Amino acid sequence: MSDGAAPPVTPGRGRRPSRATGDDRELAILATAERLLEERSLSAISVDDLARGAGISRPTFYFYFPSKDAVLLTLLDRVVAEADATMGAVFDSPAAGPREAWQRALAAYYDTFRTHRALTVAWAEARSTSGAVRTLWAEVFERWVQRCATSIEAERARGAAPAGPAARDLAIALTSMNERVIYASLSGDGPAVADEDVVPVLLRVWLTAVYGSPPD
Amino acid sequence: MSDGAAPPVTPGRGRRPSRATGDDRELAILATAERLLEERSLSAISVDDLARGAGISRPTFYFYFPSKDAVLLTLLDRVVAEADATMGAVFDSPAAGPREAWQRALAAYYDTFRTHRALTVAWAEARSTSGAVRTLWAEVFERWVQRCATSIEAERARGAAPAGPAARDLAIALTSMNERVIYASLSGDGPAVADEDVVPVLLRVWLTAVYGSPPD
DNA sequence: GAACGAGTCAACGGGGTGTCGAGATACGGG
DNA sequence: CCCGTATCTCGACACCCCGTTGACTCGTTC
Repeated sequence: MSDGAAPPVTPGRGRRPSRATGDDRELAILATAERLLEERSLSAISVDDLARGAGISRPTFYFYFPSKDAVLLTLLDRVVAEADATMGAVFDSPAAGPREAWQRALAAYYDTFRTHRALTVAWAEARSTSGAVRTLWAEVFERWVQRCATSIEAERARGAAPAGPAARDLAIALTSMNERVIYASLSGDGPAVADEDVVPVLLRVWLTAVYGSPPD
Repeated sequence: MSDGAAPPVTPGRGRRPSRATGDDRELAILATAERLLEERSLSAISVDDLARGAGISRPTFYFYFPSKDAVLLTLLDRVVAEADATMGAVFDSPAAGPREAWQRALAAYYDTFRTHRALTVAWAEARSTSGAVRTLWAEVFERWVQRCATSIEAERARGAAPAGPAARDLAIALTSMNERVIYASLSGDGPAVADEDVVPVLLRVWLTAVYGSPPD
């Protein structure tokens, strides 16, 4: 249990592996971050808070992570991996019809982020301060957009959906809506759609946008 | 030209009026903020930068504004006033048909924020750090949502639009999409819809969401 | 038991915020 | 003309946070 197996957590994101008791400390930092994020925003959490929460001093924190953002990034890697896995499973599994397919995809997307509420909110917040966080978000967004654009094009090709704006642009607009609506619902800031109405409303807009013809 | 007339700029937002040369300093600070925001993000601008840009020392800055956020808030008041005026004009003026009405509203909305690109981007950024900024945003969002929800309900009442999700929820979802798509387009972060395609794509989604029936 | 590497932290330097209190400056009235 | 008052200004301070350095403690290995 000391070494041997490949590191199970956070494969990428360039950080030196640490062995022996170091792993415990690292996990303690991550757990502290996740716990503190439940009660306050990322900007209200200092490196000192994370260090003390993990039972170490501030300089020692820097032995494990290069910055506060890196901790968030490591935490986000897990969520992203989970989201990608869920997304892949949903898109690849057969569905009774397009309506059900989109419905399942939306519900899975929402569920993933809802089960990591604090992290999702912190993600959105850190996007404006950390380039790495912004990049990670852009990657995830791009993957989702491409999947959706492909699906839209497929529906158009088989004559199920009418022509319209470039599939990619449509996918970007609709994915942006998802993101913002979900964030508002999770963060509680400002007007938001009620929790149980999020998926139905998003679904309705997606379906009409993809399959409906505009009036006139 | 010293005093006499009511203060033309920033009527609300609780700040003590100052007369004589003080007005100049205040305006210099605002101008500096607007200028610096064109080149870097708000968090990369220090109070010292604003003070030096306006030709005063840092403590003197605090004589005019209680914080950096307050400067942004004052700047935003102008944009909000402009947006509200434009929005009111668009909604009140008669249109050839619903399509044109929505098209004009969307275009006006987009134009307002595009002509204040730097400020809009800073607004979104500061939303996560300043409660006052967040509140201002929520107010603007809420006004827009209510206008749209009312219009959707009117269309449904006259039989032009089919029944569907609560008009307010639909308005929230679509307005969220507007906001996010516009922000992405203006900030240049991550995948975005090209400048000239923003309004057409948004319009298409709005029209199908409001007037189109879902498949199946 | 010496050498080494992992882990630890007090102390430092640098940058940011917001405040305080002492001075400058302008101006109207005695 | 001079004086009081309100406006304005800033040097210096206290505080918070970040990230680094260099010395120190351990456990392991040869």
